[in-house]
Amino acid sequence: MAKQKGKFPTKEKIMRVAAKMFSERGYDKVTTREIAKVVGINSASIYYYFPSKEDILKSLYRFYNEELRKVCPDLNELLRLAETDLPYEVLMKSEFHYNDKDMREMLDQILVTAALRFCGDPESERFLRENIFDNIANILRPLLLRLIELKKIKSFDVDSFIKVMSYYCYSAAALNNSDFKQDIPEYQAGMALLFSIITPTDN
Amino acid sequence: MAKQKGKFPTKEKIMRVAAKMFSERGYDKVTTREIAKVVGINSASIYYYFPSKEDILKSLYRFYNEELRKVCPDLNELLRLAETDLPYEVLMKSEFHYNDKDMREMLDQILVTAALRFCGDPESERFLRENIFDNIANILRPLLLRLIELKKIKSFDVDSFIKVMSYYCYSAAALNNSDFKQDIPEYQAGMALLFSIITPTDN
DNA sequence: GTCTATACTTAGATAGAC
DNA sequence: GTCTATCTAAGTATAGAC
Repeated sequence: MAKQKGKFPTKEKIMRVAAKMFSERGYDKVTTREIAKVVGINSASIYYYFPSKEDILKSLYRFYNEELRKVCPDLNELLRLAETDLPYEVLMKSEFHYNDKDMREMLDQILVTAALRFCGDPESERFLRENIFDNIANILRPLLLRLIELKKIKSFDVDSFIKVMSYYCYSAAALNNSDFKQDIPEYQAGMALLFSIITPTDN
Repeated sequence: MAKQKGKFPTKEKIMRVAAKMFSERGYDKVTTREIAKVVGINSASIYYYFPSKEDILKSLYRFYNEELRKVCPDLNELLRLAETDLPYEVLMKSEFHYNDKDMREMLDQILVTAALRFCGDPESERFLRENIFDNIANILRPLLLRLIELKKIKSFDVDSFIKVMSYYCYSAAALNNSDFKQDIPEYQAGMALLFSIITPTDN
């Protein structure tokens, strides 16, 4: 606790700075020297906290997983609500909600980092699959199938829907720091269009 | 013409091998030495044909643009067809069609390469914007707006549709060589679902 | 816990012979 | 047009002082 400038202990500072820089320019193009410079320490000091650069990335992925678990909606609860509530209301509740804006920003950066890196890096590929593709499918798929079963919504190609939805979320993450940067209202409009595919039955 | 083994002159061989390797592992992770090895020449020989590694990539982008121009559908023709033909038939004709399978494969690889690289590389970003995002928007947007104007299809959020469609195409390219690899029927099912958002009017 | 100094490796690129 | 040999720069990582 001796020499901490700013809010965070050095290890956490390194992780925060790395997440930001990785998401902006990609893991490969960020050097350990640069991270150290922004943190305000010597580049060698990074290796006191992390055995390797790769390990900074892995730590970020672990951190993301731990935080995400805290805000993941409960599928069984959603399936219960499907019986009584309006379809759209249940679907709204199937999304992930973060309270802390600062935390959300960092988690988004980690997601972007993985999206920029997935090719050829099994670790990043696994991370992305678990945190975008599987997460969406594991919640949305049973929920939509149940809503169809209950005849609350009309039957449609659920698997293609999940795929298109996942790809949309993935792109939004991957393109977030590029020329194609989108603000949230535009993103929401695309989501709304996709959800308009789901049509309630008339009863 | 002296020492050519195989079908292609050395310069074209280099481009073909580079396109394949770049699309599989990303531009940065492929070395000029590896390209040379696969082509069957010494790594220094690459620099007889290209002033730099970066220039191989630029040449691939130029090549893609030239080839794409040849198969780009004519917007005015499509707008004329919109007056008389069924909406779906016109929309089907708005897609790009390649005859040569070999060529299509190479062009896809170039697109994937750009999708893997866009972050932080203005050249790749511009290429992607021109060849996925703008191409889709420039054809599909006026066509859809015209079909709505003609009351052949119901009005809907065309811009969000273009965005979701573009993102879907982009993801399909970017994820093509990963664990998320999809075969064409799955991709087409997603496209069909998206096009189902467009509903013809009843008259 | 942070520093200075430096080792090690990889990859893009060049010079010049053949 | 292709080769051998080599230069140079950059980036990860380590040793050891303070």
